[in-house]
Amino acid sequence: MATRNIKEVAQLARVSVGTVSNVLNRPEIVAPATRERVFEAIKKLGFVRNEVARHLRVGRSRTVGLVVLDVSNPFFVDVAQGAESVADDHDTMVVLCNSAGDPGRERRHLDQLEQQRVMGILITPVEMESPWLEELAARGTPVVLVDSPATGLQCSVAVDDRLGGQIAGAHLIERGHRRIMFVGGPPSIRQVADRHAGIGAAVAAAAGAVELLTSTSPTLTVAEGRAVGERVAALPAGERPTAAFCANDMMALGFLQAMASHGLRVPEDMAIIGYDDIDFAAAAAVPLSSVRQPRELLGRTAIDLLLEEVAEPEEHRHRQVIFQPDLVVRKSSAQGRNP
Amino acid sequence: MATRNIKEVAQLARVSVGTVSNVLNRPEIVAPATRERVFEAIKKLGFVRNEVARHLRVGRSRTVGLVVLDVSNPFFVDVAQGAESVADDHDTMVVLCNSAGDPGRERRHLDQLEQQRVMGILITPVEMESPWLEELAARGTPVVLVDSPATGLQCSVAVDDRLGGQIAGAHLIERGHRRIMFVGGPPSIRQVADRHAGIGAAVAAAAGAVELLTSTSPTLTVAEGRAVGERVAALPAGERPTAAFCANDMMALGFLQAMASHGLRVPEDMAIIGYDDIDFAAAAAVPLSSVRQPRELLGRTAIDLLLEEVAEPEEHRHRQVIFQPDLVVRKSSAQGRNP
DNA sequence: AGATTGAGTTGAATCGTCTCAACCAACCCT
DNA sequence: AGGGTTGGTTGAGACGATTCAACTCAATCT
Repeated sequence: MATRNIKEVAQLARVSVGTVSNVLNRPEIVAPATRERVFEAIKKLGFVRNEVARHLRVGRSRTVGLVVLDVSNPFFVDVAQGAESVADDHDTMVVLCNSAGDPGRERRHLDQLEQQRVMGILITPVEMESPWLEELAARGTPVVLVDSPATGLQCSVAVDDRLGGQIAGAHLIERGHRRIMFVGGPPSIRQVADRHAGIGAAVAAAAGAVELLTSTSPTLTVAEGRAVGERVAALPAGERPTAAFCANDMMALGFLQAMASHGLRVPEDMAIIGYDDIDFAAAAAVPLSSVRQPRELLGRTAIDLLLEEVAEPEEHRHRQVIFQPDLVVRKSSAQGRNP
Repeated sequence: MATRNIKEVAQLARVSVGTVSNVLNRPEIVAPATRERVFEAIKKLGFVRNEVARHLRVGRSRTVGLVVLDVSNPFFVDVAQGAESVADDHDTMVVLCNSAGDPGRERRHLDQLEQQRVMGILITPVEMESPWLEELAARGTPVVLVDSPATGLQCSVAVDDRLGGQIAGAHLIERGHRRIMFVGGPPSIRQVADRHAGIGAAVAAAAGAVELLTSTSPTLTVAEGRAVGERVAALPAGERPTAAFCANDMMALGFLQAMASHGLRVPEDMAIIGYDDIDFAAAAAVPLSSVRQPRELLGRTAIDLLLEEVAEPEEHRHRQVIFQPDLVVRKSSAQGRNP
């Protein structure tokens, strides 16, 4: 490895290391002729500044970590892209880490990021209560919770999932459905619990006229949605719900697939609503109704908060930003139960 | 920021910094009692080792960069997951960067990664010829090309895209299609060019009996696929192709959507084959036939090659690994044109 | 002439960790 | 008793860039 350092550059350009450093960081204060000589030396040697050493000295990195629950869910990819677009403008790098819903993996990623002394961390935590995260913040790494509730100890951005559930439920009830299923994931995941509570509230508002079934799965994947769908499709028509509200679009897509493979029509035999409104929702077998979240905005806002905290640690006050979801109605729930 | 360093730990534990370092790196050589004292001090102070300083001294990072063409394409996410699973076993971190098909962004990411002195870089380059990449490698950062052709100067892993195109073409021809459209992207992208050449070869083998139309788009997105689909659907039935082979699944999904919204039946009026076989392909409006690539394997192999090069830079010989794609037939191409 | 100013440049100290030769104490062997 | 061995521990350099007080040398002012 032929990595050149600042000293070699200095030698070749016949200046001191201090001057080379100045050329790199404050070119305007060094005499044009000298500056030129240094640039030439840099070019001739193929010198690339060692960001590691720089960072050690300066004490502040230009990298932020983004730890998401599931990279294979396009929702999180969009959040990441939002964050990255802002980071780009502050020549900051976003490193994307995947906890895959596993607290162990999440913990390892956080360890790594803290050891790297990143500028800050954006995270969609696996678990609601996380003393580990608080210690991390206390030790001096700013943390912003993404799509997660406020703890008061950190900044956070989130979307009102309870409201999202409520909207979806109200929509289905209004369409005449009286037997609705919530196709959920582990209730330990806050998003799932809130969306469930939301539709529960909508059902309660119907004063007993509507029945709410609930299924819980270990993961929120397409495969899991399909599995639940298979079971539901196998039920006799009388016991089967007439509508399903899925905890996210991936599950909804799987669920939809199962309906199709059992010859059940959507929305006539089964209405379906998903959550997140990922790009694939509109491209599904039957275009999927879905509760839309402002995905990129979520990411952009999160990193804005982080950058603000880093820039002014003293006067920074932790804030909670909450966005509103809205329902996108497509064919999968277009038709009423009783027209 | 109350970041503790090794010296403070040493003081509290009443040992030298060397001993603390030993506890951290080779615990077995320090006396159990001392070790205990050091661990206690670490815990009490909330000490977290500064990986930046460590790296500066040791000169070798445990991070590899993975620069992909498009994070919003699940294909690349799967490649990344493959790479990460191997990296995990070597406690190495993968940082995922998105060039989004833009040479400028790609270049900036590469600069950043080199400055960070990453252990190596896995990349799906935007452009086929890239002197920049070669200089990078020459300066000492190992590079493995992913899903990209061999240059001889680096290791590479790829899938035979030409063969993939050929298989898809042969399948459609065998099903009786005589007017086929290649729904492609910019021909400057190697994958696109190869897949096009592949289906071209299949058509040529039919000795003039089959006509091949070609559309090119600036990007390979769902939206672009839909746009092309709209145009195609608007054609009079006589001029319209009876089958489409799309450069990737995202385009195929968009194309499929356009067919549906114009009341054209798939596969009766239009057969469709996609490429990559992402998970969403099977969940599409009409389950999508697709040329499958070993996505995770691609990522795993790439990082294996990189780790090998890093472990034994001397005896390492650059290698090109090529995998074979295969066709997954689903409903979107299930029916023959002339049964 | 001597003092003052300002633009450029220098080099030593610093960041936090690792490495390695040197050292120490205790034990064993003859 | 003296020499060798073993198991632990120490502390002084690196690593590569940044910073800043000190310095040089002309040009300008009094």
